[in-house]
Amino acid sequence: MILLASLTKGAAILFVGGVVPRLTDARKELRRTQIADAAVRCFSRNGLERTSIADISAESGLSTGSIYSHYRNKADLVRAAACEVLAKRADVLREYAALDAPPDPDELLARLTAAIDPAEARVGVQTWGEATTDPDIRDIVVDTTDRMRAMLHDCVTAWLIKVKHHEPAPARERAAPIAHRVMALYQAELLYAALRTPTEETAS
Amino acid sequence: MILLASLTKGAAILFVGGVVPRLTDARKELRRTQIADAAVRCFSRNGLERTSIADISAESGLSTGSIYSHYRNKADLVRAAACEVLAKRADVLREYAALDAPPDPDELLARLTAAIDPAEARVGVQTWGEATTDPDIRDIVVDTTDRMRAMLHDCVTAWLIKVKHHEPAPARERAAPIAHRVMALYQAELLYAALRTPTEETAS
DNA sequence: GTCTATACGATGATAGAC
DNA sequence: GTCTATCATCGTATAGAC
Repeated sequence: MILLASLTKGAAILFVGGVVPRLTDARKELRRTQIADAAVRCFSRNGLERTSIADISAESGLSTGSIYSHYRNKADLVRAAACEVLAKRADVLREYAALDAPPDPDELLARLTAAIDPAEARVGVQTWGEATTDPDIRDIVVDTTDRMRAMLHDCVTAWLIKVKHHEPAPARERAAPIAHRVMALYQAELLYAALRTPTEETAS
Repeated sequence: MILLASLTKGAAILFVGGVVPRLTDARKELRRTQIADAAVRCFSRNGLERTSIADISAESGLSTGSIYSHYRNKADLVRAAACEVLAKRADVLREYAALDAPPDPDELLARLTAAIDPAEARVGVQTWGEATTDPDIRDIVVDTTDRMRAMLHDCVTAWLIKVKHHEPAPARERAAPIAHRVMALYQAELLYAALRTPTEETAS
């Protein structure tokens, strides 16, 4: 780790004025996710707006100045956190979509529901609320939702073809409304998970 | 209207030190809803937290001092607004539940979806987000959701009995999962409506 | 890059006249 | 009950040392 860090610095010096200093970028990205992760934990406890930069500073162990050297402003950080949470949920789905023995829709929904992390569900729902007024967040949410629905579509289509022995063309067509419903039911489960779970008290 | 107002004041004077001055209470409640309505419009545009008391003051035409004489603080006002919006959505449902020709679940969902007001949907979704961290709001959301699900349960039960000619006892049992699904799909539609609709730009 | 200290603005809430 | 004017607090963002 320490060796890697020193190598990184060396590489950065070597590449000054040259092409992309990859390793330095990778480390910078690592810091960014470290901050974003801390932000997500704060958001999960106190919500998007009730979390101050000072809170994230305390949670991440970094100073406010350091945070602002990685993110332009708070909105930028909120966007990054929203991306992270939503993308993580999409990844869970991608896993099932690539399965060679596709589960039926009910089973698919059950697995997705079982994989919900309450803390991330809270931030996800907070993101929905923010999306109603912030165009940037809105785009992130809509895009992620569309991508997830598309993956569900692929998953259901594969199930129709491989298990129910439909022809590919009609299978894709019939899969669309089913994917829409599974997505809707999943979102509802996400909401329930976010509300059901006891939100641990903040130390304010 | 003016006559009613003067009558109200007279009644209040007559009942000073006596029993409940009903009409005065009614007028006070009217002011409260007037403020709450203005708050809902502001929330719909700018969100729960980005709306200042000054915004609500401008929207309602009342001063900040006047607002604080009707609501203890902003959190109290947010609670009132949340109650109002959620209750209004429940009322739409109650209407269909009382119908003597109960619609089938798909039709029920379609009607509920068609009755969605985008502005209120936005505040509703914002309420969900707030509910993830604010226990008071959480209770309001959960209670309202439970009541709505119960009404859906009644509605579906009535449909099973009157249209599908089930016996009452098994009908109630079979209606439960159906009501759960309709509720979930409705909430998803509410989310879509809140995100789909272009949020008009604020005048900040 | 990271820290401490701070400036500046915004906002929730109150005081006191009418 | 309603207004205007004001206070005090909090939080974002920056400056400058190391």
